[in-house]
Amino acid sequence: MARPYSFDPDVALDAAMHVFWRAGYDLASLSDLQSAMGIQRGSLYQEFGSKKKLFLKALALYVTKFVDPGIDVLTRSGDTGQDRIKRFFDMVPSDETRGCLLCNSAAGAAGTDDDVRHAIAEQLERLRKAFDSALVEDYLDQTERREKAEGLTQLYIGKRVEARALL
Amino acid sequence: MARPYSFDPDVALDAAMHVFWRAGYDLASLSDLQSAMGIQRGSLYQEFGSKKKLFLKALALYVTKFVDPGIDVLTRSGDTGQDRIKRFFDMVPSDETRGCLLCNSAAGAAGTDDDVRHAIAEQLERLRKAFDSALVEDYLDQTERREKAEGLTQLYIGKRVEARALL
DNA sequence: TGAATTGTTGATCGCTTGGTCAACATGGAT
DNA sequence: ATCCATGTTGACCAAGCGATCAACAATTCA
Repeated sequence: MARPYSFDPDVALDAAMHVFWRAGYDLASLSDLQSAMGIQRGSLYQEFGSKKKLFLKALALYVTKFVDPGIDVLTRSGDTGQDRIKRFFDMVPSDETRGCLLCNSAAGAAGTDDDVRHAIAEQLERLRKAFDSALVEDYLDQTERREKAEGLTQLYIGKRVEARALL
Repeated sequence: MARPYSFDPDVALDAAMHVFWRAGYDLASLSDLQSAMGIQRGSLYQEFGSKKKLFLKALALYVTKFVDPGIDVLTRSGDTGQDRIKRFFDMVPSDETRGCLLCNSAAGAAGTDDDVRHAIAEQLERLRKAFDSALVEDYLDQTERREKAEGLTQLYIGKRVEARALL
């Protein structure tokens, strides 16, 4: 019993995700967010609590939509590890000037806020493990495999960050 | 004829560089900057013009102090290209949680401002060419060499950005 | 239909931001 | 010693920020 929502929180969160993606956490103002989400400020705060909480939820949505598919490719069975790695990097868009929300946030406000930094570190660790699982055929030495997986994770980050400056 | 400076602009700029490095452009407030630089706001604006101009000068100082040495190593004659590349990556600090000011700025608000983005793109291009020059012995195919140099540049960026989130 | 509950609205809050300015301080030149 | 040019100071400004709140609207249940 009560008044029903007049907006879809999932749709609004998706809109917020794109604002954060384009502008970054700091430059994404509440005014930008509320106009993109199509809701008033009070509704935004009632539904999402604060700008930081909204960002963390937007980041989680980004992971679901854009990181998980890559991890799925890396961990998919049936192909060789090298094929999966190649397929992963083929998925990286070559013309996305916004880069990657996860990588952007690592370089940005992430360094300041512990909650955000931990969320990012957790996802980068997931990606590293996915690369690792695609290397089991090649490297018997666990340490060497881990280093190779770290390097591939770093290569991914670098590709997405560089795209923001060069394109 | 006139009153002499009471502060050393080079010292003040160095202090500003470290503030931008730690906090990023947006989170580095004028109050943070003026207290770190040890000068009042009016002096800061008389000497540097604006926050953005101050940032661009701080970025140029960062390049001089921390990017050029790496480029020197990559382009130094006498060693093999592989040795120079190895030496370059050995120079990357493993415990610098601030990452690299250049890379941070690429991922951050710098992506928004054209002046900043061009300055960053210019330096990343310098780095790529330095890698390229260290690969002349290995790859006769120019296209392949360029791609390898791009990959090494991206790997560098990724290492520095990742360090901000993980450490 | 009326009461209770919950979503929505937009004005408003205190605060910080980047930037400016007139008054003042400090030197060299005459 | 005086003048003048320039550096320094800190109060001040408008604008924008994230966040809050009381009034209002919409829906369900009794």
